[in-house]
Amino acid sequence: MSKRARSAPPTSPPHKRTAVSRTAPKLSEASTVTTHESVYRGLRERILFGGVPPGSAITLRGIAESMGVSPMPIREAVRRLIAERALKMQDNRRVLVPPMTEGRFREIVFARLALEPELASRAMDRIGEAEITRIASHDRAVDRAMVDGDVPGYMQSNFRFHFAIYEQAGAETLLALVESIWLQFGPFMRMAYGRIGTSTLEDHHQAALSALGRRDREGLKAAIAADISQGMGFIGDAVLKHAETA
Amino acid sequence: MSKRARSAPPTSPPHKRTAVSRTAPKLSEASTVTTHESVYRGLRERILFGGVPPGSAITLRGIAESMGVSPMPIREAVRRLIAERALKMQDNRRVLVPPMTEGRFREIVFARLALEPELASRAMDRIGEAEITRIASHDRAVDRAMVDGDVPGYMQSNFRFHFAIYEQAGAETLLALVESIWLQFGPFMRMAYGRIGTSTLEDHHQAALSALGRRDREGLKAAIAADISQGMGFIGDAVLKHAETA
DNA sequence: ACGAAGCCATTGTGATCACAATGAGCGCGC
DNA sequence: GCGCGCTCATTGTGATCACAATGGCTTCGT
Repeated sequence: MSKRARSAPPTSPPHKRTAVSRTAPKLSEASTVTTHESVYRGLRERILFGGVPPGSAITLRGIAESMGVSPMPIREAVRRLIAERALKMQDNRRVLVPPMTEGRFREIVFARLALEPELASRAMDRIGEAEITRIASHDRAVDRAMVDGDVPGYMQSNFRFHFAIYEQAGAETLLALVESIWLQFGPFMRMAYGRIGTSTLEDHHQAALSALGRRDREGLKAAIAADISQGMGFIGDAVLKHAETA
Repeated sequence: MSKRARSAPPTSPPHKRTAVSRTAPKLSEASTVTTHESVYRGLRERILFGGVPPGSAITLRGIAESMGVSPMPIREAVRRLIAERALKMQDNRRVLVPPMTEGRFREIVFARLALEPELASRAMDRIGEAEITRIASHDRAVDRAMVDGDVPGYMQSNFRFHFAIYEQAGAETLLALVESIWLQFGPFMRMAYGRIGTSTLEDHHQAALSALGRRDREGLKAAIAADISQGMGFIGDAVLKHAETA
């Protein structure tokens, strides 16, 4: 008997064990899909690919209801995204996608330039031809989305292109830092492309791929750096110069 | 009237509202001490200053009991530390301080060298004489702990010295990246000093302070970089070369 | 005596409830 | 008619319970 006299809940099963969580026994091999992890991944992609505009607020119960789970796993997923600076909790206890400022944007550009060329350089030492081919296909997807004006598709393919390279570096710690950075400018990036469109975009992906193919380390690092500088310069000009950040 | 017939819990107050949390109305100015935040800060300091050795495991209920709260706020604090890579959850669902590997250590050194000199450089543009004096006092505390062989005290003062500088940069995003990095090598650093002691240590704090005072940007960046290279080299040699990482 | 199988304590996960605080909506008073 | 105050819905926070899974320990069988 527990310390609390419980009055035997007459109707309604108290716990439902939640549809999706413990059902799959062992489908493929590594399915550790705790509910909060799948929630995390869903929110993360929405943020990363521009699904949520900067400044927009989210509520635990709101997401919980829209996903059909209790607020509990949402809490943990949101807490994690806050720790990764993808979300921000203000003093009101309101959770929102943090608005961008010019200073923060410059910090992000610096960090990208400091870390991503190194990641690419390390990837070059371990990458195989098969991977390069796969990365080239990501680049073609980028081009396709660009001419179609498909902004979410462009952002997704662009992310895949970069991280397909970076993941080859086998540098989990640096990769985590860079992922956190991308999470922070994702919503802002979407905002810029939403205003300007993708038609005027150009990138340095081809130069990076070709340098990767001929194992030209300095060329690769320069191409990545140029891609960052040019892309981020474009985004910064598009948004920061013309209007407020919210 | 809520939607659920509530049976008026007869005895024993079901919730205690936890001692410390909502009591302080507005002591100083910014007291947003949710329980999980104070738990987070406590754990964070323990990790940062070498209170927990690499590889040691922690349990939610264990910490909860030792802190006199329910496992709930612990869960959020731990989740946050996991997101910051200070803790790691392995597939067993066991939470532990991640062990160091040589590769990860090299990533950390690279990231520190890439980010911290920049932070110091930015700090130089905004720092005042009063702050420099305060930072110099941190350095004296470092020296004191060093001759006393007080390893936790050394680590704490060393942290304070570096971050007192970095905080002046007004670069929250970069600062957060660097904090995450320090959280990752804190336990490992402690391990090295525990083996070797602090008596043979030397740092480049004086050079950094003097460069800061005469606004010598390149000298400051070089001093910070030298401090990192030398200190981390020492730590790496002390541990990685002589024994396994656990 | 050694091995394996089963039992049980412990751990993280999720749901539900209770509560304080923020904030918006409404009504009353001047 | 306009402004101020109150009320209540909504939000995040914390506690407690229920549950599945991992792991260690005991115990039975050979």
